Amino acid sequence: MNTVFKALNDPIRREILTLLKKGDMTAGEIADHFQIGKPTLSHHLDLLRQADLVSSRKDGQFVVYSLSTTVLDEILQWMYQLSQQKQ
Amino acid sequence: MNTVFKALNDPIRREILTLLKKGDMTAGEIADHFQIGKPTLSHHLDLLRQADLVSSRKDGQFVVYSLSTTVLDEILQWMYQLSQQKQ
DNA sequence: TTTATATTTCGACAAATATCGAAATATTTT
DNA sequence: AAAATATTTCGATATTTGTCGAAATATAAA
Repeated sequence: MNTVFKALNDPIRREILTLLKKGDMTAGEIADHFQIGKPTLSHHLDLLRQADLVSSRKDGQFVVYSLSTTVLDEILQWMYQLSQQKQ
Repeated sequence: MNTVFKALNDPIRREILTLLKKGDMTAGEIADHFQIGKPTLSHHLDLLRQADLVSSRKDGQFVVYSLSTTVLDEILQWMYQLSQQKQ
C-alpha cells in the first residue's frame, strides 16, 4: 500500500497512468510526452512498476509498458470503505 | 489532487483517517494512538486539513477532528476511470 | 491571577525524493 | 564488426519531508 501511494504521489506518474489507459506505449513514446530527461522518466516508470501499477515487456530494442489495474482496485476498495458514511 | 495524494502518502496519516472513520477525536486522542511527538502529529493533521481530508473545530481547549469524505470521493472517481477496462 | 492542560508554531536536522549528465547495456541496422 | 538507437544504471545535487525539543498561544481550573 505504501509503494502504491508513493507511486501515485507525483503528477508525472499519474499522467503516465492516464496515457497508458489509452494503450500500451514504449518508454520513449512516454518520454516524448514530458519535458524531463530519459533517466528521470525511467526512474518514474521503475517506481510505477515497483507498485505494480504498470507492467513492462521487452519487444526488440523497445520496452513496452502497460497499465495494471489490479492494485488500483485494491486502493479503490480501501478508499471506498473510508468514504462510506457511518450510520 | 496533488495535495490529496501527498497527504495520503504516509502510513500515519492514512491510519488517522481510519481512526476518524470510527468517530471524531481530539488532537490529543489521536496522538495517543501513535509513538510520535505532538508537534509531529500536529503537522500530519495540518497536511490532512490542507488536503480537505479532515476538518477541525475548536471545543474549549480541545480541537476536534472529523473525517471529510468529499475529496475522497473525487479521488475514487479518478481511480475508477483509470481502472475501468478499455474495450 | 497563577497554574495546569491542549495544541500549534518555530528552528533545526536527518532521511527520502526528483532531477540531471555521463556511462553502461541491449538490440538493430549498415 | 561498427555505428545507431532505445533504455537503464550510476553518481551527484538540490529540494522536500518527517521528526524532534523548545517556545508560543489558548483555554480551563485552582
